Amino acid sequence: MGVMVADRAGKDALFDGFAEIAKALGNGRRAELVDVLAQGERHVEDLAAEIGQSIANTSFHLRTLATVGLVATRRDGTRVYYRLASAQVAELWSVLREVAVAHHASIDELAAAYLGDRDALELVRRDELVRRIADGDVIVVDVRPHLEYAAGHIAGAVSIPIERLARQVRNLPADVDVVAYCRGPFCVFADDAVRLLRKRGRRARRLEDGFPEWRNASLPVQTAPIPERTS
Amino acid sequence: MGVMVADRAGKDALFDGFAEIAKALGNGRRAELVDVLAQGERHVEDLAAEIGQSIANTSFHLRTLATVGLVATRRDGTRVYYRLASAQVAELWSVLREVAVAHHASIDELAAAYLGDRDALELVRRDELVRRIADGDVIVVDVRPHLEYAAGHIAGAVSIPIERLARQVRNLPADVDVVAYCRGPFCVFADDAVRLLRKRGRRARRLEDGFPEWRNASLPVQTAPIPERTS
DNA sequence: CTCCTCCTCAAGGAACTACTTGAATAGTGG
DNA sequence: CCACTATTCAAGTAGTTCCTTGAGGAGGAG
Repeated sequence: MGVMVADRAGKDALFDGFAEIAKALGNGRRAELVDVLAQGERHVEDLAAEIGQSIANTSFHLRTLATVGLVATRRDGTRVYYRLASAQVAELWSVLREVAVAHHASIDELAAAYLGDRDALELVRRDELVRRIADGDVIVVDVRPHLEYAAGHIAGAVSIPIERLARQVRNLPADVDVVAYCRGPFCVFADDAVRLLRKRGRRARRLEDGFPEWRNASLPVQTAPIPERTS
Repeated sequence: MGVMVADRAGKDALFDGFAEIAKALGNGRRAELVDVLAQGERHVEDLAAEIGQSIANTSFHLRTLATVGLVATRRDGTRVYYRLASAQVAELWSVLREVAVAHHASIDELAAAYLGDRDALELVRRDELVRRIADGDVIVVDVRPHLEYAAGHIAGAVSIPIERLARQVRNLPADVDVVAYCRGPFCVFADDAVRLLRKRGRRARRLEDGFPEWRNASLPVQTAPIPERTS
């Protein structure tokens, strides 16, 4: 110890350790897994379907994430449920995406190709939505799969999974603004919802990001399941 | 567009794009480069020496970082200077380290092996240091290489690069607390400084992290070079 | 212009990564 | 205890990454 020649091997090993975390996120399929897990815990089979990979491969990717501590597991009966190790991991994922949007030239094109033209979708910022919920002049619709809604959602939101939205539009009051949200800024569900609602003549916009960002900002959430609006 | 089957290829491509950013940080040498560049811009030869790699290899790693937009360049005469693309990148690096510390089991050992026993080093938190600087009852010492100090430092800090500290201890007033800082929470300079100062009977502690975190927290910095304390 | 310095690019080999298929394991429910 | 289900492990292959060496630019000084 003390003031001496730099300990190259030790420094390299430490930074290799940091790099392992980045490497774990350095695969598109694992990134998708983290994105889904930010909504709440899921079992392997379910996750495999979500990312469109084989179960064995998905299990392998989950192990990679678990080895560096980004995810944790819990067994329930025959199933193994994976979850993010902490909200900090969701925060890391969020910052990573922001940097990608700000600096990585090709993200714009890729996002445009996947999400379609977003110019018409007018984003609602979190603070604006907080205010409008307080004023009570807006309906907040969670268009994620119902299980994700049940695991946690924006306080006061109703659950209408995107695939049921077309059938349930008529149950929404016609003269109130609708704000749709889903998993995050790069999730298509809310985009699709806004387009559909507008086609039906409703005033609809989407939240700028999704539930994980809302929760990480310490804004009010509900975790007790609320009965889904049925027709 | 609209409510239809998920566009798997498009989604995969987008998330591969995000993963590229992580992949760029997913190498220990590139992580070291980002850590150094968070202090300010540097030219290639200098960076190669800093990370202990060949110039060609360093140039290659820098190109990798530049391709995904994490770093930017500027030419001055025959030299090419690299810098982080923005403060957001330093923020990403910082969050990544925090997650590593919180969740990656082996970081503790690696950090202990590299940094030595830190228990005795009593950390000073940023907010405490802000208060004590305002009270004027502390000397803040920047122990990084002088060029990094010149590129930006905590407002009011004096520059005593670690390799000169032993010779300059006598010039520090004896009855005032000293707080040392350097590049970040995993930089050895400040640790070494505190150990040295204590051996000489001074009251010394280290700042919890380093200059990049101070600047990113929007705390007061100086960028105009201040004459170095000489003996 | 010519030389020099600093940096980047290209080729090549060792080591690693991603995904597939098929076998093994752990825990449950009867 | 047996059969079953969900998950993990193992082996194999195609593709990628890291680092080295040496050649090829770009810009400035003389």
